[in-house]
Amino acid sequence: MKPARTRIAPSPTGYMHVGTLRTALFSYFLAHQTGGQFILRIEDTDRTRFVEGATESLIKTFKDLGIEFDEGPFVQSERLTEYKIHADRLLADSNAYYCFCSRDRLEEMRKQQQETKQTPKYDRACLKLTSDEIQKKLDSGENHVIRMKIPEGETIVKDLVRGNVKFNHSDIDDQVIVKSDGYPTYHLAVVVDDFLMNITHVIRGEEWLPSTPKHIILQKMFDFDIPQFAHVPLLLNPDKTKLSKRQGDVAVEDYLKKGYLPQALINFISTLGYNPTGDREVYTMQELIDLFDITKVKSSGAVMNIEKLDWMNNHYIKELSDEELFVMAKPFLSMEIDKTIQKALLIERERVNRLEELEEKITPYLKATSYAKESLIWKKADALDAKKNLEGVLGVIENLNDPDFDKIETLEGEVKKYIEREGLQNGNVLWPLRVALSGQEKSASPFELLWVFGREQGIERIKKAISLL
RNA sequence: GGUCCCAUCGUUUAAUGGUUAGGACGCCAGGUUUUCAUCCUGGUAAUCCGGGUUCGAUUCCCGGUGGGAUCACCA
Repeated sequence: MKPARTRIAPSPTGYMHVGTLRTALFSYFLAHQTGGQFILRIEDTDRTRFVEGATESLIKTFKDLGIEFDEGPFVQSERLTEYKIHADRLLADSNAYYCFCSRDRLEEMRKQQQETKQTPKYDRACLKLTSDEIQKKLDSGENHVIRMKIPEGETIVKDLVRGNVKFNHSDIDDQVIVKSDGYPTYHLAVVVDDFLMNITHVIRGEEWLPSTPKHIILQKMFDFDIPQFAHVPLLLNPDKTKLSKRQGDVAVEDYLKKGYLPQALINFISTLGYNPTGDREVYTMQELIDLFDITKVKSSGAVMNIEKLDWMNNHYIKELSDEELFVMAKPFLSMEIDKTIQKALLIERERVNRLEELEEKITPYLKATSYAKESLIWKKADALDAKKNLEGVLGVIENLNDPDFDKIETLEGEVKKYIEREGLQNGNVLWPLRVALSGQEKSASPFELLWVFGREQGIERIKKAISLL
């Protein structure tokens, strides 16, 4: 396969939409699979929506996700001359024309068209202007835009995920390509840039499908090569409407902030509406790249199933190496990660779906929290029994040496040996022991807790429980 | 309203002109376990509707219905 040059071209809104991540991922997979390049382009031609620092935060998020781009960022607002040259060429070839219509007139026209149930479309009033009239208006500095002149005919969009889609030019509006502030609209900028940057594959959200014929018409006017298009389906809310902030997080940064791991996010987001093999859920980045096939992307929208993301994130948290876990967990913890906390993390990783849950899980390990004495008592026993068993097991633990605390199995073995020797029930001993150590009704096993605390603190907590009884 | 896109369990996906329509998440039940989580086993649940083509349609075609996108000097 020929090397593909792909791009991700977000508008700088201050955060990365998960849909943006998905098209970025698909583009990245394709570029890497074919030995091509993945390019970042910032589409900031709408100055009214400019957000300070947005580009930097976008780049940081890509970095946090471990996604590198080969070129860029290219910034459209810094490339205005390119667009002007190309707009002038269109004008010279009569493929575009000046329009001096006021916004009021356009709005009024649109309103009328809607009332008569017509498709809102520019009526080409300014196309009737003579060149003298146009020059006069330009000389007097009248506000104007440039519109592309849609020729007659039809355009077939060859889409990698949807097949051929036909559009009749009579349904297409004479799109504004240069705004009155001199900035190009998306339609001109994207066509010019994709050409200048030798983009071979345009992968974007399906909301762009209706404007793709405009882009193809422009490419033909310029005699540019037409890239391959792939319009991927939208990500949806649980109620199947277009994913929106109102119904959950749409920003990748929000997911990162909650402690979803980059690899989980990448795996989950890229296999929404797409599955490389059909019989697996978990893929490494390398597998996603090697197996990628854009034509396998489904053409229907996909609902974000957060529960599945949670499951997948839990899977990846458990897969982290010890060191990776400590590093990843650090931003989510308010305390220093000392040896005890490290051990606690290794135990509690099993019980969290997101790293942000760690702090709460770890808290009981820090200091002996207060608890009701009743919670020490197993449902099948009484206070006396609990006290007796705690004293017994305390004896066992006091007889152990520090090295015995290195392995959970050793601790479990010793305690279980004691239970068997005394002819006791697991529950009678282990329940009080566990609560004595954790202070909680639900927690990790007493052996794990003993391992985390070590000899001294373990004994201390057990003694405290005994005194409570 | 015009144009366009889409339609398999609740969700996400797989498969095929002939299958008991498969997997995953969730949910339910059982097992392991002192508890929680994990883990293991089992279960629940789907081809939108109507025609056509065909020996046979979930699959191909047409229509309907439903959902979605778009119709800006936003991207």
